[in-house]
Amino acid sequence: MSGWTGCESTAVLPFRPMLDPRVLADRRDEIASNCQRRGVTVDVDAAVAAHERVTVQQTALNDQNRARNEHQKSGRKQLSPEEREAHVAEGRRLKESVGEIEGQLADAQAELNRLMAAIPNFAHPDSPVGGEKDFRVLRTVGEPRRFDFAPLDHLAIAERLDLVDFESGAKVSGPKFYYLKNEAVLLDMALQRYALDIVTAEGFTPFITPDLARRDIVDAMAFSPRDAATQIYSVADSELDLIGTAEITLGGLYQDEIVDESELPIRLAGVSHCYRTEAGSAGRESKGLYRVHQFSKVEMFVLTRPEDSAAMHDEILAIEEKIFQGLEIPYRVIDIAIGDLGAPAYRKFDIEAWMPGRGENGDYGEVTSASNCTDFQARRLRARFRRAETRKNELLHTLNGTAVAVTRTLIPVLENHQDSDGSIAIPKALQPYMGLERIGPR
RNA sequence: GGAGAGGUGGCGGAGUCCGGUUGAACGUGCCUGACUCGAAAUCAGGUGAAGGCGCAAGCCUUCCGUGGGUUCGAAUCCCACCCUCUCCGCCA
Repeated sequence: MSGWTGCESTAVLPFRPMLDPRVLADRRDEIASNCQRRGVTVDVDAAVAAHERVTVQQTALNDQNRARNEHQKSGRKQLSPEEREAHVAEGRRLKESVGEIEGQLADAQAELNRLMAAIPNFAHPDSPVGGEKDFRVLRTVGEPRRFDFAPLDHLAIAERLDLVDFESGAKVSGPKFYYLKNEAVLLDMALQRYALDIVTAEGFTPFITPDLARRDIVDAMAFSPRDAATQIYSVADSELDLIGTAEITLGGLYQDEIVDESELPIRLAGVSHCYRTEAGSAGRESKGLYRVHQFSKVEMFVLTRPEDSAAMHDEILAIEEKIFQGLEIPYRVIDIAIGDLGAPAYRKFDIEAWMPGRGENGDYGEVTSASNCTDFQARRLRARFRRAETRKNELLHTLNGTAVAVTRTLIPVLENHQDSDGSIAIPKALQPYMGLERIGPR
């Protein structure tokens, strides 16, 4: 069903760098050390050199075009046959010369494009240095519950209450697919409605977005590298990908748009299905609902002025915490280390919920993620705003955060609220959406 | 899926048959100034984006759905593609 669709055309790509090429030379050392700390190998000097070549060719092309325009203007008046002939010959010469420079410019741009595509965003100075295990715990909220019986993990709970069918998921669609059944269906929808009501109250405009998006939009959002380790399913014989998150389709809304400063910040909430190949994660927490190929999610996406994005990042995180507090689930907030940031993220905070069935004696597991991507995605999207004071257009900052990722959230809900008789107490905040106070026992 | 119409600046809308002083008439919206105690109305001027050079003022280039082609020169001619709208059919 997935598979590449032969889109590796060699035509000149749209020039959409992730960083402003004009800062390449100025911040050369900073970029190089940032790449190094992120564990990305990039030839910054080659990129600087390529940018210089682009500039030189661009200037040459401008000059040549001007000469050509002047020549054309002079050809508008009446000319004798001999004059006309000479004029046409000179025009031909100029035309050839322009074509030659255009070719060189295209080559230089392709080279610059190629080199810049590998350069990730800058990182926040406070982000911990290191990799996946080097996160910093910002705070821990709520006490993990002490059970007076042996708690089950969500797999056992789901089986006992007949809530999830993994075997049929594997039979019909493959490993890491699943069917939700019975009250799990209600729980899925209740979680979405619950999260949606909270974010709507916080000023987010709700959307149900397409689940597929054009490849160029997916690339602009830089959701994952488009290589062998891609997280993205592509639809054969089309230019479409299945989205990994509504962040992609919500961001795409603003491609090539210039919004008025007075409209900012723009808060969007997208409900969508999310599809992930989970390439390279075989055997990693592969049991149950933690890592699956498809799930439903309510995602927050915000566009701000550059000076407002840091505060907005905190705001998004606070909403995520509010959602988990309402679900009565203990959690901790972590500041992701630089080496574990995706290419577009400048800084990332995750909420890890307490999952009693995880590991030997329970453990925290990621349930949400909030990223400030600064102008990285906006530059590729060409998403800008007009600043009232200067009347100039500037790149927006984009942020995204999980309101609720259903399957990941189902785990702590089931595991934390189980009782000794095998039933599940529905958190008060969720009851109005469920129409139930309890699942089971049975 | 069949038939037709069309894609031009913030918006509306000329120009395309007969290629050249058209970055683009005209209207409208918006900004500035004049008038006014203010406002409206009226008058005058201004008002797109991207990129290059420059300390700056500024100068220059590119862009009329997208990509090619013809030509000394294309919004205007040719080819392909994309999208939108209307009608018919089909369908959750």
